[in-house]
Amino acid sequence: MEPRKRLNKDVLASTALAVLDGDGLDAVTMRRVGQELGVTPMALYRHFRDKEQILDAVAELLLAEVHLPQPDERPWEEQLKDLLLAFSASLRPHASAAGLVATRILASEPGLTLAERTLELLDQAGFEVEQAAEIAGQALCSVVTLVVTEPGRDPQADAEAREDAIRMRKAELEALSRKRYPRIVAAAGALASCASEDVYYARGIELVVAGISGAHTGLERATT
Amino acid sequence: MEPRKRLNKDVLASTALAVLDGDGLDAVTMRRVGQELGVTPMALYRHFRDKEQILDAVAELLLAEVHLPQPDERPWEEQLKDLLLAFSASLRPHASAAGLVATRILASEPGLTLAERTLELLDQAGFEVEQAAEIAGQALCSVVTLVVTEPGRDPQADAEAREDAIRMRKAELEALSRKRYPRIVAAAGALASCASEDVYYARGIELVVAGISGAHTGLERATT
DNA sequence: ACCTGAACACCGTTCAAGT
DNA sequence: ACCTGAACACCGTTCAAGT
Repeated sequence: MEPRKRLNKDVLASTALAVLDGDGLDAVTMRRVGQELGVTPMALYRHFRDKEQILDAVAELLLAEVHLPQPDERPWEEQLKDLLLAFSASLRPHASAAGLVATRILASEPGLTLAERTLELLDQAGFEVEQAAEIAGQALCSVVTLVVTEPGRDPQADAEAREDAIRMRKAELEALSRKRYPRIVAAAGALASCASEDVYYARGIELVVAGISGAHTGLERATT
Repeated sequence: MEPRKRLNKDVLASTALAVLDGDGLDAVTMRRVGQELGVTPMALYRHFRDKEQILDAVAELLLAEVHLPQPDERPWEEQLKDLLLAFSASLRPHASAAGLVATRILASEPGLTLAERTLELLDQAGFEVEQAAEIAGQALCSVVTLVVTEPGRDPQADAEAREDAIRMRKAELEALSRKRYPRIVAAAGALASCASEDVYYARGIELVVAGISGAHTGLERATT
């Protein structure tokens, strides 16, 4: 509905991201994005070959928002934890868009920079390139997955509707057969939402780094 | 195009899965699924409230295909590794559909059974329910992510087209600035495809279980 | 009970045309 | 160079109707 902005890739991508945040992925249509800018849908084709390219640009936007921590002298585990935390911090406000990133990290400059920095830390740790590549991909994608599957997440709902949905979800799980699903019933609360989102991400990333640390220990055992 | 099958949920879901495997998620439309069964699109609405429910049923189908290993006396780490491997084995032939599962594990009987079994192993390991719930979710979703982001994966391409795409992808990464992305250039091969898919999944799952093992060690230190 | 046909309000994208 | 309008071949879904 904005009247006179000169169109360019960044404005279009930000507009698409705003629609995504507000109304979800299905709401992102050429017509809707054009409308938000007070422009015909066809105007978008001057800047993007097709809709896929707009989603690519949205993913790039998220990756560009990652505030990469400066390298320092702490152990690589600590630095990697901070890197993954910074990545999660950029994705968390855009849960509906986060999934776009998983398959697009190597497709833009900021994503490549993020991946390069991750590989650098794994290289410092002593991993050889092939294994470092696999681990870096898995670690970064794990962060995306944490955001996309955050329990109780409901990106389009306001706080009240979200709480209702969580309560209902929890009640459904508690109503399951205690015989067949004793542990799911017992864990219903934790499965329906997380007590603290910050703790959820901290523990999730801790787990990823601990896994890499474990592979690293195996590696030292193998080479010494 | 099949002429006379009595419609039911399973037939519809299998048909949708076949379309997904063959032509990807975008090809799964009410019209296409109906057409594959020689039936009007509207016939599907007798069995599913909307398209979302069909995708739910496809996810359930994949989860039902998981061949859960029998509990035995080996350490929980080994049993968990086998469980996650079995899960990945069911998802791998359906890469285009795998992503549907991530947010739907707790939404069907076979998914609940998979989650319950995972929680059982984590309980054996000594985790308390809340942490077990978080870890189980993350571990199962990590397997989905491994499938969805498998390097070089291109579900709609035949073997030849796939190799071409990988070669091209690798060349693109190698053409990047060696100054700015030295490690990405060095790892181009591993980033564009995996040398062995079996090794990729084995190592990926190893990493997940090693992380859980690490959290477990911390836990023992805390309680003893 | 189960399926159909016509219709509605949408999509992405092409193409020729405007300024 | 940048945007528009009309058109095409699709969508999901509703509703009244058929058997």
